[in-house]
Amino acid sequence: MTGREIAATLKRRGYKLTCQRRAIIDVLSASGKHLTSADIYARLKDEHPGIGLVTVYRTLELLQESGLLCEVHIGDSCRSYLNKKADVHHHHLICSGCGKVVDFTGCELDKLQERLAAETGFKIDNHLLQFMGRCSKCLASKECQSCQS
Amino acid sequence: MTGREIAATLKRRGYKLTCQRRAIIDVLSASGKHLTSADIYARLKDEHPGIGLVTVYRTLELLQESGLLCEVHIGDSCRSYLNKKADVHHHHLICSGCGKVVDFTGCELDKLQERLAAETGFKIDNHLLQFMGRCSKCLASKECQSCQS
DNA sequence: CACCTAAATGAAAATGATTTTCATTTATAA
DNA sequence: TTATAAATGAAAATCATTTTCATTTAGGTG
Repeated sequence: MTGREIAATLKRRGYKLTCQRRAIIDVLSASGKHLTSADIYARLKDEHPGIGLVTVYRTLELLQESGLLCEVHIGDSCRSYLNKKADVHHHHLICSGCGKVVDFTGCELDKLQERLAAETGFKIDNHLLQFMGRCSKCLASKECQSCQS
Repeated sequence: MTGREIAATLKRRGYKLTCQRRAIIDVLSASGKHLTSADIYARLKDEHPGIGLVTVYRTLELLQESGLLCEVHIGDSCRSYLNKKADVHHHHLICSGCGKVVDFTGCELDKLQERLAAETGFKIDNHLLQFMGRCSKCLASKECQSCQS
C-alpha cells in the first residue's frame, strides 16, 4: 500500500490526517526495512524535528489496529514494523544484517495445519512464519566476511 | 529433557547447581505451558518464597545460552519460555487460551527455503514457525463460547 | 570434614521502553 | 469562520529488565 492509500484508509476510518501521521507513514512506506518506534523517530528528526516519540507510538498503534502494518520478530523484540504492501496472506524473509524485508506468498502450511489440528484437537486459527538470513548485499560487504561461510 | 538432565547439563558446563536453579528448572519442566520470568516467579512463591525475580531472570538467561529453552512469541512479547524436550528441530503449537504448548516435528520448510534463497539471493540460516489456536479443553470451556465459532 | 574461593544470590538502584496525564493545538465538519 | 472533538508534546508514571554491590553458598582442595 502506498502512503496515499494508507492515508485514505485512515480518513475512511474517521482518523484525522495530521502532518505528523503523514510523516510517519512516509517513513514507513519509503523504507524496505523493519523499523521500531525509535527507528522511525530517529528518521523523522531531520525533516520533522518537532514530532515526539509519543506520537510515533500512538500512530503505530493506530496503523496496526487498522491492519496497515506487519510485525517482525527479531531477537527479543516483537515490536518492529513495516507497512503491509497488500492485503494478501504472506510472510517475511528478513536480513539480519541490514533489516531488509522481502515479502513472499505461498507458504502452503494448510496441510500441516490440518494434520496438527487432527492430531491434537486444537482449533488452529493462525500461524507465524519468518525466514531469517543475509541479503546478497550484506553477504558481499566486507564487514560480513565471517557470515558468508 | 527432564529436570535431572537439565541439571546434569548445567554441571557439565561448570555452573553450580543451587537450590534456586533447581526450583526454577522444576517449575519449567513441570509445566506444559510457556512461562515468562514473572510467571515463574509467581509459581515459586509458595514453595520457595525467598527466591528473587532477579535470580529467575539470570537463570533463564543461563538456561537459554545452554540451549535448554525454547522461546515462544505471543502477542507483543518474545520472552515466554518452555523447556526443550529434545534437541531435534521442532516447532510449537500454542493455545492462546491457557498457554499450553504442543511440540511438533516435520515442518518441511526446506523446499520453500531453497526457493526463496534462489529467488532473492539471500543465504537463509533459520526460520521461525508457530501455530496458534485453542486446545480442546479451552474450546470446551464455558468461558470460551465465543471463540468456538 | 573444615576451609577457601569464585560463583551465585537478593535487595535496591538504575536503565530503557512504553504508557498515561494534562494543558495546548489543530483538522475538519458545520 | 467557527466550534469541537481529536491529536499533540512535554513531563510524569509505569513496567520489565539490568546493574551494582554486599553477603551467602556450592563444591573443589587440603
